Amino acid sequence: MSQPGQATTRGDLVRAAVLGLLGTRGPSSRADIARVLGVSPATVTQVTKDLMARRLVTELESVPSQGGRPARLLGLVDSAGGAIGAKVTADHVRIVSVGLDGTVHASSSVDLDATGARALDDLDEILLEAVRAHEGPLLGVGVGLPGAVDAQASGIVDAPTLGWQRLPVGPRLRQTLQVPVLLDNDVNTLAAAETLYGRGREHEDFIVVTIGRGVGLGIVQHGVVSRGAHGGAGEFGHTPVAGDGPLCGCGNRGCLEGFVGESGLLDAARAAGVVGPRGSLRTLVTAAHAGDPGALGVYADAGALLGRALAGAVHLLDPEVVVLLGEGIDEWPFWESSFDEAFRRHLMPARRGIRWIVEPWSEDQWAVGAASLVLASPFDAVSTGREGELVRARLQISGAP
Amino acid sequence: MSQPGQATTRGDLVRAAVLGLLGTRGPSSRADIARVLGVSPATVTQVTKDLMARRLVTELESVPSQGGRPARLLGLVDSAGGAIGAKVTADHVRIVSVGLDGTVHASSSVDLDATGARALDDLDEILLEAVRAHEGPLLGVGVGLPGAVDAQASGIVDAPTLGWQRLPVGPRLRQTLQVPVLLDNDVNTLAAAETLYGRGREHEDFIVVTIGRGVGLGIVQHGVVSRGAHGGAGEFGHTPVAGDGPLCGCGNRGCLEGFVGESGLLDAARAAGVVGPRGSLRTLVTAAHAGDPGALGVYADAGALLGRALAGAVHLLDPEVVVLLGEGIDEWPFWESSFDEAFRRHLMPARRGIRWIVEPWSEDQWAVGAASLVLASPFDAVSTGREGELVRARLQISGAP
DNA sequence: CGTTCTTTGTTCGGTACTAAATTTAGAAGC
DNA sequence: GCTTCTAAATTTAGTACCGAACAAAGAACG
Repeated sequence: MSQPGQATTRGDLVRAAVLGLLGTRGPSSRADIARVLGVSPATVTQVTKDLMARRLVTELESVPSQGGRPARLLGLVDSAGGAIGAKVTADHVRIVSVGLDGTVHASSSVDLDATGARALDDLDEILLEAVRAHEGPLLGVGVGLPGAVDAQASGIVDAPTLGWQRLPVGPRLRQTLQVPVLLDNDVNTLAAAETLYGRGREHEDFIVVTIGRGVGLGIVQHGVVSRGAHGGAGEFGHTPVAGDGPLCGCGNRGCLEGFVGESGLLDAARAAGVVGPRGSLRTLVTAAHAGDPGALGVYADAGALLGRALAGAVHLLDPEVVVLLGEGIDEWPFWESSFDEAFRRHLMPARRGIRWIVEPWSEDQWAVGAASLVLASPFDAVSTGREGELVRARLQISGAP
Repeated sequence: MSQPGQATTRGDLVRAAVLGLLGTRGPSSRADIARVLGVSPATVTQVTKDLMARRLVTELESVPSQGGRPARLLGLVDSAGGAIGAKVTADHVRIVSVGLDGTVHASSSVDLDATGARALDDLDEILLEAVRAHEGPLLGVGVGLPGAVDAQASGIVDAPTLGWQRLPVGPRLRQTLQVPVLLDNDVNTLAAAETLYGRGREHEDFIVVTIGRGVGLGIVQHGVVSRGAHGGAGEFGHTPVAGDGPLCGCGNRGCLEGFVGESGLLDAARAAGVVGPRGSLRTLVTAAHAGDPGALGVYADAGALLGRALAGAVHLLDPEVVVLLGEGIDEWPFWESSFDEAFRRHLMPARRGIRWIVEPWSEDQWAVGAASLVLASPFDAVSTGREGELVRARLQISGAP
């Protein structure tokens, strides 16, 4: 049962939301803020008055106006805070330090044997170092992981590929770092980033599909990342697409990932003779670029399979758009035509008009996504829970009452 | 962007929620109400005091207690309101009149050619008659339809099987009936009913799967029915499960529904020689009951296919449980073993423990589901919008300030 | 049989919001 | 160059909620 509109969950939601909005959306007028946040103009006046008194916000120039009193833009005084984002993979951690507006101030990568026994200790240490190195006010740390996280504000992690089972990553990190720590599945962090800085600014309901080592999917409904009962939603890669097939990491056969994930592509390339028995994915990529028909066929088959499976996901979830991302997206031109053909063909007529969008990919994106867990918390009191409160509290330090 | 906790959306959410809770959950103590609704005990005291002054609620007996002050139960004075639920199919409308506690007071079925040109006029008339026949205070009318509804509080309907395209059913009905009208896809209404009276009382995240003419799926996340961008979420029946297959109603081939929906079963039965070229589904059912291996094989194949596809849905949505329902559920024993085998086999290990539950089916259930859109509106200020406000306002009529 | 414990329910002061009316400030019409 | 229109911001009075401290009412224990 949902909770009715409560007055105070401690920490003043609107105040934090205004700061978060000014950070992520840039300077805005009071009236804009009221509209976007869905609060009354009166409240915005009150809150901004207070924030200006505390020197967290200033009034900028007026904008022209189109037939009424000109709007006066408000902006953050300076970087009122930053966040650290970390993406954990099997062999390293990628760390970025970002400002409220999502700009990356620092970026690094540290080796980590995430499958080892000391993995959690090492991660602890690495992140502690990052927190120490961070300059300026730190709102919190966001962590993206290749597994299921019970809740962002908790952080008990199941990650079969790392051999992690109910590992209390969140509690451990909080204890060491002494700042708010939010965790989520890596694909969900990309979805969170997308709601803040990407398609979420135009769409309330969409899905994010990642192509890379595996295939992932993040669900955004009503502007909020949908995580399922145990944080395990979006396991698109293990959609059964065939009764049989290559053995998947999950132990089953016939998973989508077994055909269109990195290893699936490689298997297909070997079977087609495009790549030798010890060849790597790079060989396949260069062959495709060279126009090798076998290589192109591998991608075409994968694209068709992905398109068919994705049609099923679209039927289930009814998103407005599909956003495609991930390390593997550079090779998208090879997937595209067969994907689109299969996708459309298997969609019901009413959905056939749905758009898919390929977003450019950069190395840092996973980690930026993780950081956006922190930066999104002013807007998401539900899933960020107590840690979100702490982040919001940190947004408002400095300045007298 | 979500709205932070607002104070008043007109209509006093908690007051309506308390009444709704006492209706659906039965007599409860103030402390219980506070816990279930997630509001403070102080608020419950205030609100119930007011409701008792208005003679909408009375104090009942005290209950024993287990080690503290005994709880004093509160109950509705009498049926503070009822709702009408209607399920529209291609050839008839099923209508029920239910009390706040979900008990069916009246039930009827009226012929309707929903595919005809006068369909909306006829529906209008039929429901107006039902509203007139309703005794006691009427909170509103809920309508379940075999198609996509843009929003419960709006009601623009796309229903390809009825030939309806962007038909303004909601606006029309509101104009004629002059009571709040909420509409949704029929499977979603079942999911709504389940959150109120069924599994939703124990689980926050689950999915509802219907088996009958087609195959439907309703998604409940965080206690709320998830509808997608255009109200079209849950089109599980059109999941592509094969590259080719029988032509589906949606115009594609290879849809799940084409294999496990009524017509799919019939096709398979004909192909297996269990049923003659002009035979009906009933023949298949009786053959299965008689132990005919061919008939059992038809169901076994369907079960395996459903299990595989449902594993994919579970991977995507991560529900706590799966609830199985629908007209076709009577034959479930024939599906069961092959379904469960395929379902488990295609689930990733972490999900393999998920339970599925078959619920008994009755003729009225669709219509009761529709009515529960109205009865759930005290708990769901978001998706019921303005119509929900009207329902809540109607819950509180009578009695001076 | 008093003391302590546990849970229920109330009182009270405070706060974060709202709606409605008002003021402010420019664009547009004539 | 006055009015009229439109949209932004503020003021004002009010309200729906919360937290914390407290009172009530029985169970459990010596």
